Amino acid sequence: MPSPLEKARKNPDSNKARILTAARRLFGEYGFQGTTTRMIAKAVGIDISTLYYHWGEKADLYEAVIIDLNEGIETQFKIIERQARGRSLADRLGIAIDVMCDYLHETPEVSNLLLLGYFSKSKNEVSLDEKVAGHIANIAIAMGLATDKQHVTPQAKARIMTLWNSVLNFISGESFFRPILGVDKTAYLDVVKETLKFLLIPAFTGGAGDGGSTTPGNRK
Amino acid sequence: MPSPLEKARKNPDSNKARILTAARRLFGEYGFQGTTTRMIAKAVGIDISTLYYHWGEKADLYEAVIIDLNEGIETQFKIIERQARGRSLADRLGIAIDVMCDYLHETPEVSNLLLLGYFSKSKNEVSLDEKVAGHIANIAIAMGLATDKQHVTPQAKARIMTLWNSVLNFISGESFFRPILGVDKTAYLDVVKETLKFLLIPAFTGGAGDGGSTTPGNRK
DNA sequence: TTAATGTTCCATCAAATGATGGAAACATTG
DNA sequence: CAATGTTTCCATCATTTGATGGAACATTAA
Repeated sequence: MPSPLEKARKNPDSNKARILTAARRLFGEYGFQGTTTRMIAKAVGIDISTLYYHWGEKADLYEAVIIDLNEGIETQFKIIERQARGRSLADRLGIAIDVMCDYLHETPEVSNLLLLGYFSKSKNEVSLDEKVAGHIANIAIAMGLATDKQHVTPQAKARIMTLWNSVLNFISGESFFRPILGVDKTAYLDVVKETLKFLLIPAFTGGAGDGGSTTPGNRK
Repeated sequence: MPSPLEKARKNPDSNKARILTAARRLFGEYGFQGTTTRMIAKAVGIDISTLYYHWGEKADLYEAVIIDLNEGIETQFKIIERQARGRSLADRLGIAIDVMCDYLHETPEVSNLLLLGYFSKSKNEVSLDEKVAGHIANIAIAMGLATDKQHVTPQAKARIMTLWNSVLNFISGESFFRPILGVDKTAYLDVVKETLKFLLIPAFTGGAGDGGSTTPGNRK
């Protein structure tokens, strides 16, 4: 039997699906507390009562958003794994950085929601922990830092976390960081990718890395 | 003439100062929207009206918290600058990581508040941007990546941001990340410091770094 | 003491917010 | 068409939340 989420995705024009999309964007922008059910209903153009009819209470809708979001991330990891297989460590890291940056840059609410989940202690009980732990372990294996998902050292996990969080930070905080960097919108993603590669690849590969010259981009 | 903030700090037992302290902790924990004035008043043990008498509206209190917090950070940067002067780049980075990790670990609400300021678009107008831009430039200079505060390249800024954000992430997300790493509370800070040094020092120094063996800590 | 000033709390308000019941509109099926 | 199930909206509730006025109390200066 299809879950309510799958049903909603099957028909993206249905009100139920449009509520989920709007909720995702607004929760990502203003957080759980900062988003009201009325804001979501207004964004969709429906009565607030319709929202409650479809998704029940606010926390349930939020949970649906988180689950939906995690499935999207897992899809990206599968892409990374497929593309990275058989390549050198430096290449694998580069691929991981490129794919994740591009994906998250297209769907910025994903980064926001993840970071809010990490740092803001809300009272609701949406399980994000196990999922993230799995993601971290997946990257560690894809990067060749571990072979068994059950036996990844804290050091390897922490290193992957740093990479993962850095991507989230830059994507999610673009409106905050980009003016500080003083680059335009198109150059930002390039600077971010270049920076991550410059910082992280030497450490993992033990060499001097590419010196940040692989993605010249269009900085001013 | 002393600012209201200075007055409050002079007498830490006054209700005005105790409100500021509680507000700092609660805003850091639940964010601006997630914290109610009643929560703060209850934490201090006073009537909500007393809070409004001292600090005016909620946004004003929040602003006072942010200003107070930024001054604390600036103090830490002065400490780093003093300790780092004349040392090698690897040493300077190590000192910066150690000092910031220790400071932020003692005052975790600082990291939370900064990150929430970066990522959550609230409607209030508390100026965090210029301050952060200044912090970034300060570290860049202290690390020898730039000599003039006005002329720091986007690349240098981005690299410092990655370091700065990584520290904030690990400190602020401890309750989330530590279970994933599977280390105890005392080992966590060591793993974090070690990871940051392992990842970042090789890139900046162009060498292989210390291999993560400077702070053995007490991992299990 | 008296007046002025500063501080605290009680009672209360208006608006916002999460949530629901019920009627109407719509669609589907026999 | 009639019956049935689904979806939508209007009206409304109870609570929470930011904020204020006024009385009481404390402190200080004249």
